[in-house]
Amino acid sequence: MTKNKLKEVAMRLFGEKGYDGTALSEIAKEVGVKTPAIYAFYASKEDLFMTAFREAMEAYNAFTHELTEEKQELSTRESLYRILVRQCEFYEKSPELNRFALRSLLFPASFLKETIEQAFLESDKMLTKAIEDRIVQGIENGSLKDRPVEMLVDSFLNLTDGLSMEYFYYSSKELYMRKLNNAFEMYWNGACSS
Amino acid sequence: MTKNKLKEVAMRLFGEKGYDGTALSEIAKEVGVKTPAIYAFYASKEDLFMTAFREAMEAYNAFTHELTEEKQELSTRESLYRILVRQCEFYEKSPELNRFALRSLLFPASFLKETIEQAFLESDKMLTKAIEDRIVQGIENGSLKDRPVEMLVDSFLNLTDGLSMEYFYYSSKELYMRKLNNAFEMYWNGACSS
Amino acid sequence: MTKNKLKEVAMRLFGEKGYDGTALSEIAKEVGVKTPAIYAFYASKEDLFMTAFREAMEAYNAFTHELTEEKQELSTRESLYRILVRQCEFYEKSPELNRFALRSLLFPASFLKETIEQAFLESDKMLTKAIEDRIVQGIENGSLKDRPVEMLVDSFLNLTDGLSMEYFYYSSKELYMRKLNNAFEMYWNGACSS
Amino acid sequence: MTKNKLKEVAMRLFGEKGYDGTALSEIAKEVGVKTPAIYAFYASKEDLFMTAFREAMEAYNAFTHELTEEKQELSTRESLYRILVRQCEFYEKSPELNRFALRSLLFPASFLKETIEQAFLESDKMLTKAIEDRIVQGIENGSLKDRPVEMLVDSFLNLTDGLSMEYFYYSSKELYMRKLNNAFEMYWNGACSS
DNA sequence: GATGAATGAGCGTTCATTCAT
DNA sequence: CATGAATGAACGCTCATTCAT
Repeated sequence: MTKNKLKEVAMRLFGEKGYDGTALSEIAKEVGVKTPAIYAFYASKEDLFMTAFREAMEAYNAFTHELTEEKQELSTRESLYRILVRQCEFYEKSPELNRFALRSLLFPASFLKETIEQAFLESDKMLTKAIEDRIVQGIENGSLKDRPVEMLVDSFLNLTDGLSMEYFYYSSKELYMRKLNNAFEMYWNGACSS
Repeated sequence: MTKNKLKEVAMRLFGEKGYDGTALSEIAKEVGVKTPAIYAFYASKEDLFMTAFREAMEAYNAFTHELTEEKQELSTRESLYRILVRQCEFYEKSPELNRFALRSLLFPASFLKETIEQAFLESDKMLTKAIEDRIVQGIENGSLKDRPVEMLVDSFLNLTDGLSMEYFYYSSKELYMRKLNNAFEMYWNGACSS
Repeated sequence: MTKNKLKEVAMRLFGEKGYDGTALSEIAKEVGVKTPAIYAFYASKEDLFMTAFREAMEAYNAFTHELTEEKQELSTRESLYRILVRQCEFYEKSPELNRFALRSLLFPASFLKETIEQAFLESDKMLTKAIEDRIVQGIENGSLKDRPVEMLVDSFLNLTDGLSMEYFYYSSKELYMRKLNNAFEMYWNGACSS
Repeated sequence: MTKNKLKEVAMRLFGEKGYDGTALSEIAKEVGVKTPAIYAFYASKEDLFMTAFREAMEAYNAFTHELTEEKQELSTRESLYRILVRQCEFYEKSPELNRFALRSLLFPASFLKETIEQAFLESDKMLTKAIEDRIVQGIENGSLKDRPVEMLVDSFLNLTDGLSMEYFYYSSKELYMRKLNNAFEMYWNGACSS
């Protein structure tokens, strides 16, 4: 289905080269149609972009939602570690989507600037909640030292932020995993020791 | 001096709207000259961009260099904390430069893609070195627990990476400082406890 | 019947916005079909236009023909006045058709330029004939002063031309009727006095 | 000067083929430049059109103004007749301008529809005034029969309206002049006889 | 009959760049 | 140094038209 292919190619190219750096003609060419064919499915370049953006947000929210819903049969440590791993898996499963989302978050196209914050807010909240839950539980069952939850959450979020940058910065998976493990190890040390 | 103003405005606009999203005419207009005047100083748009980029790299390197050279009269904890604070100060002193650098690093313009890694390498190395020095010293004088240096360094770098993203993501300085302090506190806990 | 609705909407839109200013998609949308459906009935945009044009000409000719055929039981004055009134009625009954016709006459679409004169010729002749008949009769029965017929006809035609412009220029019917009456009164004065 | 040539060619082509029927590329080609050169002088197609329109209005107003100012040394009859002749001269001197103006008046481009009435209002008023003056004077000095001024003015305006249509409809000057003379003769008959 | 998909041609517009002044 | 004029290339978009279904 052309419409879908267009959206996917668009997401990849917009993620790689930005909104202004991507010509509709490129998108069309990769899909194997001529440029005006795009207008049979999308009202404008902006519409195509926004459709891709909405999908990316939905995918991201769905992923975060899954994270929240996951059965908590694991130990606190494993449960937190699992968040990082799942995030990494998510990046690997659809790196284009994530590159597109990260770009939209940090350097939104001009027409997106006003909507962007709200768009990411929901995901942000859900992720924060998921982490908080695990941490509160960890404190309760004694696997984490009793510290202000905010501190534990903030620094874990910082962990994920740093990793998301590094994922796109470092091309080697090996290196990335080393960073992930090292960073988590340190976090865990700080979190459970006195 | 027109030449300088051009470079500065270019850096800001390239940082805000990207290479493709910034027209030479905008840059010229902000400086108060007509577009062709740019060509009296720069051979092309790419040249203007690269000049700005080189300056950003130099400034960043200089900053990192300063960090390395700083007299180590402080305790290890204060010394590491100071890195974060200095980084934050640097962001605040020239946010445009940093936005421009971050954008160039994560989403380089097409013609930069091949040079980009090398460009950031030096700074990266220097920063790593600066951190490493402090950490090794910290281990030696017993203020840090004896752990693989790589782990301590990786996770500290992850700290700075996360913070740099958050600086541009969160607009409130207060919130940012809370995140910084919380994240550092946790890091330090993990680093010096057993 | 779709075919007919298409022609009617086309006539209105071509009259309002001209040939180039009217997209087939607009016509289709107003009729409630998709653009390609037009091609089931008309070979091309030009064909649709020409069909509408032919109909307009036929309607105009029919109207003029009726005028000619009208039983001459009225006085000369009433008979001439009646022409103006009938014309006005015709405008009111199908203003779209008349707007379309006037536009085609004064500013024909490029492909019509060569046919246009001939198309209006017949109507012109018939109208001239109708007027002439009444005037000749008026002279014969003494209700009009004996003057060159050409002069009486030319100036009456000028009357109708001026009124047709004014009908589309002035939006108020009241104002238009005042102009009509005043202009006719003066004409009649000139025509029957010495 | 390119800017001026552009405006003149634009006025002619817009008058001949309408706003939508005229491509900027045609205008540019006739002037001997490439299309984008237009944008060095005019902000958009609409701007070019409006500039031409404003000039046409000014020329028309100037012409009407001259008419008003003309010394009234002539007899009433000659004075009124002169208006028609001057109008004809004006058409002949710049037929493109007049065709453009007439088209704009009767079939304004969509973006002009709201401004158009006001734009022609001033000229309209001035012309009406010029005619009124002559007619009032004619009544006062007895060369015109004492009749409602409105009637005399309305019907004279109808005369000019009809003639302006006929000027563009009939291509032959001879025919046009015959119509003009005949129509005026009748008008005058009606105006001065009882 | 009618539609969805697709296209070729063309349009208005922007932009980096050149060049004479 | 700086500008006005101009251009080639490209872009987003519209539209009449075709064709398989």
